[in-house]
Amino acid sequence: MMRFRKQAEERCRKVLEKSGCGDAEITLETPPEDLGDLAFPCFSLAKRLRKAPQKIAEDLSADMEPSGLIERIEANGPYVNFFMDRSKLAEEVLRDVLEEGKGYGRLDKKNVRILLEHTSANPTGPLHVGRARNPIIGDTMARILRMAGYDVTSEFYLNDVGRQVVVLSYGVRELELDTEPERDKDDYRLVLHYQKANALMEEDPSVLDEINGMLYDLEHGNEETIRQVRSACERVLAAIMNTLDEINVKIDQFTWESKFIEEGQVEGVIETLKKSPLCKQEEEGAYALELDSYGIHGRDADFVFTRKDGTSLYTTRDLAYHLDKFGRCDIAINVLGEDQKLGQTQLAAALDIIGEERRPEWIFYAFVSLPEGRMSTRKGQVVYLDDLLDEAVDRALSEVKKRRGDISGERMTEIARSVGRGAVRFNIVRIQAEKQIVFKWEEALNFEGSSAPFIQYSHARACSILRKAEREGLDWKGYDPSCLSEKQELDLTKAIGMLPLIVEECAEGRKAHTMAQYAVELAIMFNQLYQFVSVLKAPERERKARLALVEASKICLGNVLGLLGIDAPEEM
RNA sequence: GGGCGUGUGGCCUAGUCUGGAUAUGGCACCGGCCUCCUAAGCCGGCGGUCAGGGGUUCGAAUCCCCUCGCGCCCGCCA
Repeated sequence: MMRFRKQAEERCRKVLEKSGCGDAEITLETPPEDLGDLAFPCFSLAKRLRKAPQKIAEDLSADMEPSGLIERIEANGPYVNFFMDRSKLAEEVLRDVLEEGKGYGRLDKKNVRILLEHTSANPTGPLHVGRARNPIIGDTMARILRMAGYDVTSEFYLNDVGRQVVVLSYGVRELELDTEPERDKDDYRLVLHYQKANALMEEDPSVLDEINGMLYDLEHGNEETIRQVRSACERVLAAIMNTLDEINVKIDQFTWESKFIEEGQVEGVIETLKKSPLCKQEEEGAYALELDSYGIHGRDADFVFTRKDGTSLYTTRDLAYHLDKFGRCDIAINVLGEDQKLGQTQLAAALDIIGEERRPEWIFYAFVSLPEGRMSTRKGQVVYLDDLLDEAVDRALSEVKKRRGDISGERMTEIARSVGRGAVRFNIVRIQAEKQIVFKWEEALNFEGSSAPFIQYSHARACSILRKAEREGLDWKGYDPSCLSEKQELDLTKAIGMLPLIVEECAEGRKAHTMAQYAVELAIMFNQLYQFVSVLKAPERERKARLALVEASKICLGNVLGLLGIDAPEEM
């Protein structure tokens, strides 16, 4: 597909040069069905050539010779339409896919290091569905970027410094639980300590004092406090990682926020910022930067970077973290909730003030809410990711039981886990990041149409055909791609051929949802083939070619599921 | 109040950056398809003032301006 596009561009370029428009921009688009595979619109040339676009299209197309992957070039109204040589395409696509296997879709190595920060949840309690958008988008992007040839490191930035974790640590040390945790897991257990400590802190000033004292100790290197806080955080983190593991989210590295205080980078940042002419000291003693000149206005313009006691604030430490990041990568990408936008704008301004030229990139996502409103642990208005996963796996298990009486209970459970967990991931990643999601159980547990099970099912069907073929001693060796001529065969081949282009598009646009979109398209194409074309019962030549196409479909579907972090079971 | 984002059939959603042919797909609903490779599937049908108004353009869901709805932010919290 990439080659086809390049060849079409070349044709246009050549002809345009002849007519004195060599510098014109060539944008090729996808025409409606049956009008071709790529189209060159001639509107923009109308003025320069002082001719009707229809006439231009005719003249240009008359001047182009089809060759390579281009079978036909036709003018249609104001467009020059390019038709692919479908059988040559089939030949190339099948050869590539069957040769490359799991590597199909992989782009050339770029030798560019990307540090992708995602998840970075506060280790104070269990992950809820709202927060789950971060690891899912982040992990999917990590997979896509790797496929696109980048060297990717995913990183979880852990807050073990702020007030929240001190409250957690205080609660764990001082308070006995009077209620049972919802699950026998440290994130559910410790969040109760955290909540109890929070409540106590509000009614008892001496507790608040003690917590403030711990916060001060923490920032000033008191080893015992640091140890206590870290240990509480680690327990919650381990439980969170347990949940993330359930949805195939892999984290390469953890960076603890306290590191930048201990090693002095935060102090360095503060000293540098204080020297800036934009720095001022507030009445109470805290330091701030006036960022009006950075396009930040009104109440947002003051970026306070120390407390009155001189201790650092979140964004100040984030600044030190970013300087550290830049030393370890070529591109830093942060996956963050949209509530972080202002802070990150201030961070970018502060980087400039420090004299750092580099900036991180951001993928911001909107929050997931419930039909009754914003998720809130306090109001009990939450859906925990663990509960959603359990529900999805249960639902999948009852579906498997309904249709598969022939396999062991163990195998059923295995399939149900893959299906249920995949459904959850897909349901969240399918939607554009900046769009808000209202979580609805019936949507999250939808196993039809645009869903993970739909895609997994296509993959399982392909596997099933290949399994039967093997059992009957049939294979695709010596297949002849030129006998693929049915519409379903050619459309599917084209869809498979798109994968490298989709990988590039998703990687460069930092868009994970486009991959989900593509997965659905691919599955639809395969299901149509399955419906209309018989493989095993076809005459030998057709059978071999179709088996090769089914094998390629299986590989492509499997690779796409892999990019989405969704299991690809061989049977369902 | 200010800033950022978002608004597409009853519901969810793609396309918006980079304007182009008949606006993508799903759910729900209606009607068909399992003696044949898994019906978590396939085929057909119904359903649209692309939030509203103005502008730019040969051409606007897409760009610009205004208005409205929704979300997020505007802590010496993280």
